[in-house]
Amino acid sequence: MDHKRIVHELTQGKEFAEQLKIHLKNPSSSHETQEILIHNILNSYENTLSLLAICGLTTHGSNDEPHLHGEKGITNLESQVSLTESPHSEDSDPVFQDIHHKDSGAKRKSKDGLEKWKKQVKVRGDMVFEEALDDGYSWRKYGQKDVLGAKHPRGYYRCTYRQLQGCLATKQVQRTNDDPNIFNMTYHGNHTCHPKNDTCSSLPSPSSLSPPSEIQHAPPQNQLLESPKIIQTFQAEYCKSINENLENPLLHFPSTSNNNFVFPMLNSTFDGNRTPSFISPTTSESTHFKSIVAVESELNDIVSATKSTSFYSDDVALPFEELEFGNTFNFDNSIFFD
DNA sequence: AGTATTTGACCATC
DNA sequence: GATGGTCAAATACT
Repeated sequence: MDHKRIVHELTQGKEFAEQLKIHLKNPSSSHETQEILIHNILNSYENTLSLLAICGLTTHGSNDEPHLHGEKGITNLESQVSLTESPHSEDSDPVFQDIHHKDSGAKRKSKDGLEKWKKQVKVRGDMVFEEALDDGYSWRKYGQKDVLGAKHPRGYYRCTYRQLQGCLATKQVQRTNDDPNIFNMTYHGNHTCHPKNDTCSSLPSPSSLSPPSEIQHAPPQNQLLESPKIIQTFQAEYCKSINENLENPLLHFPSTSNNNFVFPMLNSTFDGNRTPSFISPTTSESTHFKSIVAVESELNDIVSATKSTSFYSDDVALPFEELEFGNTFNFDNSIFFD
């Protein structure tokens, strides 16, 4: 029984409720802000119930696996990443199921046998650009190409450990035409790599933020169930931070010194046109810029069932909502470092 | 010097 | 032939 976590979840839920109360009184408050707060409140409930389920106090959830929603817990970035995962990859991931009300179709694979899915990422604010597109894995860019109908070139990335470990995971990053802060990420194949100096070897395999469901280590379907996704996610981030010897782990992973990770948030409504001037469409996707990150949302019906050679349509019109957050985002990561 | 990125060329598919 | 994806040499970065 982990009272600490439960109290933490309830406390966060209360804080979100209080924020929602304030927003409801504010006529200028956006609908999206209110929705995300509601979403976070519900997540707090869900997480609490999941924790209680672990203790056998409830039978929360449709399966026995506790699934922390962790949206707030991970950072808003990860939260929205979750929201952007494509539905078909959610089958084995209960976290995404109730978020998307996803279809219950079987996993789809491309003709080469590798799974493929998309998500949409929005970058904004005051955070390192990489953070927005960071999915917990180490990628190496191997190509860039102008794509027909796209204003911006498409970047091609493969797993850094492709040669060393034969990991075949790749991803494509495509800046959208409408909003240069929005990126369409297309993942192809799951990670099978085990990063060097994996200091988390004692932990369950680091799962990814990117492959939303069956993450990287085979057999994916089984391993996914080994630990709550949020914990897996943090393990992946934690390992990555250590492995990369990040100079400023605060940017990448919550500090362990005070167990509080303060995630700065925009004070004002995001201006979609506020693209940092030093971002060039032709520069590498790994170019840094100061921004806050929010990864947004929904990937619905990105599967093109009519194409036999590809499960996804490249021209996916996704509903996208602007999101706002509070001025600060406090994350207590102590639950992950007990 | 080792590693990562850039970019033109090449190849496969439609 | 057009297009998308990958290769690999050149270049940049640390």
